[in-house]
Amino acid sequence: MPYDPSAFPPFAVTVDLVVLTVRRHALCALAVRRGEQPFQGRWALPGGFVRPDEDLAQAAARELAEETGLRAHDPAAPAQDNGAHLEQLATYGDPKRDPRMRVVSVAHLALAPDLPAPRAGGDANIARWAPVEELLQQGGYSRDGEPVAPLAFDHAQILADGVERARSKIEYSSLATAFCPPEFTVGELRRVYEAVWGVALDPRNFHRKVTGTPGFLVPTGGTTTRQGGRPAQLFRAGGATLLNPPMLRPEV
Amino acid sequence: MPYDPSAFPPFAVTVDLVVLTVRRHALCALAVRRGEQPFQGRWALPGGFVRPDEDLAQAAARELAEETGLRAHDPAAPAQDNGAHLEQLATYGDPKRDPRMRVVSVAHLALAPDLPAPRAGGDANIARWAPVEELLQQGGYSRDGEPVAPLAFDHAQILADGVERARSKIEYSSLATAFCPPEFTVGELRRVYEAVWGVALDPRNFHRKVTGTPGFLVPTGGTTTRQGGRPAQLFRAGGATLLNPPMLRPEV
DNA sequence: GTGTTTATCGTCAGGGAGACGACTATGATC
DNA sequence: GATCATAGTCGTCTCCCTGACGATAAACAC
Repeated sequence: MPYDPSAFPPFAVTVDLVVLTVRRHALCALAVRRGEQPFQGRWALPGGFVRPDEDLAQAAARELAEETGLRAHDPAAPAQDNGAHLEQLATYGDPKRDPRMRVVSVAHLALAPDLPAPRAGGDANIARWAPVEELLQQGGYSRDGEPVAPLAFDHAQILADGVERARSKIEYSSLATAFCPPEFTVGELRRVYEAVWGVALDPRNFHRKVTGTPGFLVPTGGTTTRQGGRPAQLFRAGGATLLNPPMLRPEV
Repeated sequence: MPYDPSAFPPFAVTVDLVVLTVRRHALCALAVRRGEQPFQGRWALPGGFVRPDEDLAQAAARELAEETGLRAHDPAAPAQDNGAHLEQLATYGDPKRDPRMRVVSVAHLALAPDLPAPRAGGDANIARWAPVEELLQQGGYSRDGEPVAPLAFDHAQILADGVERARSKIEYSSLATAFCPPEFTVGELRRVYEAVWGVALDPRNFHRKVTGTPGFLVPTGGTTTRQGGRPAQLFRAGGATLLNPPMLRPEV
């Protein structure tokens, strides 16, 4: 084996972010327009190099803050502090994924409540929320009739993996509350599930399930009519993070 | 922000392997003894540097072959080809996780049927299968009464994450069959679940569940008495990879 | 007031899981 | 060879959860 294990090839290590939110009943992801080669002018996921003294989670939290202003939710902190949920997704290291050099990207998944338009911060000049459906369709046309170019690098794969992670994880965890503001109604939570899964759920059975699961929802006492109709109770996310038995995703 | 994004700090990138198997009713992991500093003489997970022209999955498969002789199971190939299941687990990049230099390790999880004693190949002079329970206890004593040193680097964390992944994944997938030989009985599969979860399962309910799930098990027509008792039907793993509804892990 | 929208409570039938009884087919032991 | 221990396999019963869906409640728009 003519390989010297004492030497090691240098890699660049980056973090890329799949930042998901629910806007107008659609699952949306944060996309930035690339200002330089390669893939100049194409949409990409936000991300950047990991700094020499930084942990991977720190780098991801820093990028998230630069792009959205969101603080990352500390996994050690028990209660919702209005920060976004942030977790490692997967790592992508195909030797040809970046034509310039050997880059290994540690993708992270962030879930955030509906936010105002993203602020243009850091190196990214243009950023926007785009429906994932639109970002993932290859070479089609968007709802506005504009031609859609696929995402830069292997970001379509990363985004697809992130969406799949979110879709499966809200089944058996209380993670869907990360898409909601600190106080929310059962109906708002249901619309999150419907947007993420792309299905319609029965409001009565959903209500029974989430209110009947101990520790999932905590009533705050308040009510709201911001969705119209009869006033709905407001809840906060409870301490339970695992849903057992899970919420069942309807077939097909 | 006094940081130049056009420069990038070089990292070493490695793959580490959590190779799990079931031996004598216990969940075991492959451990190698370190021959050099740091952590000389301590047990560690097998692993090594990613080569310049290698994908991460390729590097993991190469390391797995070097340590165990196992071919990795190609995720694209439909049928069991007696290769081990191999999947990416998570990436660990704390700046201080290796005292020598900045190393980012992409951990992979491999599941293998019970194998003969590991062959000493590649750089690792000594390798062994050790019960994960023993590898994970901090500074205690093994069943033989010998003092146990914790695993090198952050490998205890990686191993714990890999075990947790395996424990949760056999709930909703047919992955437990990766611990079995190509043909196996329902009882052998049940003992896999019992070893991985560390619980006792009702043989009758387990039999009903796995034989009643379409596509999970395919009878081969043969029988065996290698476990003693009444001859048992032999099965191969069916095409179904997702178990719906999942196998329920008993509480506590 | 009437209609519309959303929230919430109830009812009912069907399926799956846990608990466990019963029977079967081997090898081991006396 | 009779008996026993061991494993495998089939059934039954009850409970709980789910999906389907009726009914009522409380707001707003006209």
